[in-house]
Amino acid sequence: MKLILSAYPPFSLSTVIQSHGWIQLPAFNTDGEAKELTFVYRLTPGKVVGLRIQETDSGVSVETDCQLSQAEQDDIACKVTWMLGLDQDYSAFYALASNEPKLAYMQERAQGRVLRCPTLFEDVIKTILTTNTLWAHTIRMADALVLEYGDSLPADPARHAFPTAECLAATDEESLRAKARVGYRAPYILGLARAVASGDLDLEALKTADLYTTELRKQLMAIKGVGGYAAANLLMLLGRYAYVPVDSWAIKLVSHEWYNGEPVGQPEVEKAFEHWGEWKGLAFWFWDWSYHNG
DNA sequence: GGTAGACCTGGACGC
DNA sequence: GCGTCCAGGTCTACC
Repeated sequence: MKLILSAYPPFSLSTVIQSHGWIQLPAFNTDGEAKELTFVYRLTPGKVVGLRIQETDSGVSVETDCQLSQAEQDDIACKVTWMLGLDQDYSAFYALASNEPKLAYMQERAQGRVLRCPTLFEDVIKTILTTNTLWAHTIRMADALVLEYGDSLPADPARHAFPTAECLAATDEESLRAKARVGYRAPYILGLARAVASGDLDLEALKTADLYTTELRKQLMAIKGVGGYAAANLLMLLGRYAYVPVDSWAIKLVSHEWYNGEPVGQPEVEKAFEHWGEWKGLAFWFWDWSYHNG
């Protein structure tokens, strides 16, 4: 079965795929040239499907490995639109960026969109897995979480969907520590899963909430395990760019870009992008850094 | 509001 | 093989 979805121009699937490290985490996958995005998705009633997304002249095509009802097709169309930001318009930012040599190429490359997970729950869990650890460990924890708790794809049981809040809520801290090796993050993950599964916390509503960014940030930071960096990262995914996700890598980049590699801190990173106002996060994310490796 | 120390894991390194 | 050090954000307690 194949769905066709249109995208607000300019759009490039490979640019979205390569927008950040999420593509290296399950249940995402891509080919060597980042021309195709595949992932395993669990539909609300519990059916697990494999999806293959490719670029078309006006957007993307979504192929599934089984037949779907109209409601299931609508669900997938909605989720893929969200994940790839198909309806996002960056023309206002492109107009500003055209005057900055370090960002001037963005429109030509169709940059701006960042790859998102189907649910904000999944994005929050993965963001928590990026904190206070090395990227290789983030991948390992995410792999283990999906392998241990995610529903497998019937057509290829080795592949799994990201675990639901209900599934994670049914486990315990000891199991999370032992099976997924998430360490002290176990109570954070469990607490979040239980809050979402019980209905006490409606994370999906935050995707479209009519809130000031400061209030949205406050709500995200009320989640245990989500601090300043994690909240800024999640706000980026929610299309709010007023904060820069300052981690050790951001500090290193800014240090080499403007301070000759001398030690700097969070204030220097924020100062460097202050004049971008509501677009700070986007300017930071797609800046053409002179420093590229560690 | 600012700061110190604890929280965990696993890779790197020295012995 | 073993022990030690280190990197990586957030939380809590304390001032």
